[in-house]
Amino acid sequence: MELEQILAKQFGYTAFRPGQKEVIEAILEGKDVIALLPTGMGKSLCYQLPGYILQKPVLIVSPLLSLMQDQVEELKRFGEKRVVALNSFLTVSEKRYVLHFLEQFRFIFTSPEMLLQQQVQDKLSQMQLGLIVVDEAHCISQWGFDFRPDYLRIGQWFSQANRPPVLALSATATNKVVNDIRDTLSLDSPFEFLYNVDRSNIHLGRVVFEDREDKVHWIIQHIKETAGPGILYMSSRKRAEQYSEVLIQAGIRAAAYHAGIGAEDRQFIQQQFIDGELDWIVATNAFGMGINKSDIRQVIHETMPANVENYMQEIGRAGRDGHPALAILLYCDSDVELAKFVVTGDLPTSGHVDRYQELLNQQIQPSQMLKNGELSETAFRVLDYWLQQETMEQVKVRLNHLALEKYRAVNEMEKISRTKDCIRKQLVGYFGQELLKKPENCCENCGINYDEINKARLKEEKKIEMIPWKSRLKQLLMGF
DNA sequence: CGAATTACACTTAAGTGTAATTCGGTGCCTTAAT
Repeated sequence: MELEQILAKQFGYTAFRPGQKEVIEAILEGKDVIALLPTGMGKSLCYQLPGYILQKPVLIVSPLLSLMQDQVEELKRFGEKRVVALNSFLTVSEKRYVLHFLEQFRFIFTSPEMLLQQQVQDKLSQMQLGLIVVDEAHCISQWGFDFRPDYLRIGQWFSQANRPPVLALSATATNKVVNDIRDTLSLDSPFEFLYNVDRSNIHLGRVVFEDREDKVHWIIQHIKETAGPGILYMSSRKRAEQYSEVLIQAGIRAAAYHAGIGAEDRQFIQQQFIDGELDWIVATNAFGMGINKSDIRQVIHETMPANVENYMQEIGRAGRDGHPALAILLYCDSDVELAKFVVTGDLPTSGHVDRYQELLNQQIQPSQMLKNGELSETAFRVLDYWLQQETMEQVKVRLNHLALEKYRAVNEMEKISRTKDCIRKQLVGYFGQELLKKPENCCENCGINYDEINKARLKEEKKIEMIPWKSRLKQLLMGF
């Protein structure tokens, strides 16, 4: 059967989107593939469709439990029953059952941590997989080195002989990220598909402040006068809470979102935002991955993100529907030092390496450091990982290098934040691409007619307000 | 690391100067004790 026929029969689409066919063909030829496609451009089809051609299971490594759940549900909506999320949501007996019948599933979603468990490894070693997918593969680069070391360990598992082709999917396309993916997963001269990173319908605004506190008034004023839905990114949980409170006081339908909020509430807030019952999410960088909402009109950064990759991912959540959207970066000089601290604050230090060794010499479990509160759990896991790979001296150099690398990334973001040149050109350039055409209302430095954009967006907002029949129906039923 | 806030010491008692304290992101998984 032709690929197009399967596309129509299984998924009900009439044509491929850019990149999908090339990527799928390469997979079917048995090649490793790195596909960098913008979010919302049908990345998941790149492994879903091969799942119906390859006669063996497809294993998808995913960074978030919520993402796995979403994708399982999506496949079920397409009528697929042989799909499972192998993760900590399963009870012990469910997990035993799933593992026992693992080869029966067509799509198996799992986390790096779960994938590396001995029982899972044992089972997989007896199976023949058709394809391994690493979804949101930039997590290898973004999280592997200093946050979730199991993202690096999966590479060691991949390096074994007799593995099926690997498909790495991401929307973040710097050379460093691509190199980290290729090296860590030991990909064999992969086929690389890179999509244009520029998003011409997102206007890149910037406002410079002398003092961080001056931003408060600007934000309240701006959000009152312009249309959502929008995301306001903050640099800390506490400030996210404070700002959401202030916006609510000002009559805005807003909610805070960060990792300190329980999973259930987070799910609820996210759903309310998607359903249009909330206009603004005031969030840390915990918010966004896997969010499927096409009509986000604004993304505001109260503080500069810690690197350009994050900035790009975060603003990229706006305007997926192709209509005009606004990204505004609020910058002040003190943001730079704050970002530097935040991104290196939880890294282990050479002092911790010495202490680890000292405890070992005294025949004490190094994990004692956790109980004393000398080190966070994350930092300990990272330290433990590297000491398994390298000597003490190498680890010290490594940690030092990691911190410098993070500082460098902050400086790159600072450079783009402060540039007097075209912001879009700088941004696209950072991803190793050239800006072919400047859109109208390109960026702060090229000139943005805010009034025009806001008027257009407010008009659109009014149009939309006629539509939500669900809430109107609810009102009618409740008798108003 | 650094800024902002609070605590405290000092001395013709209410303000000044300095020291101490506090705060800062991202997620898997597990398991013991409620």
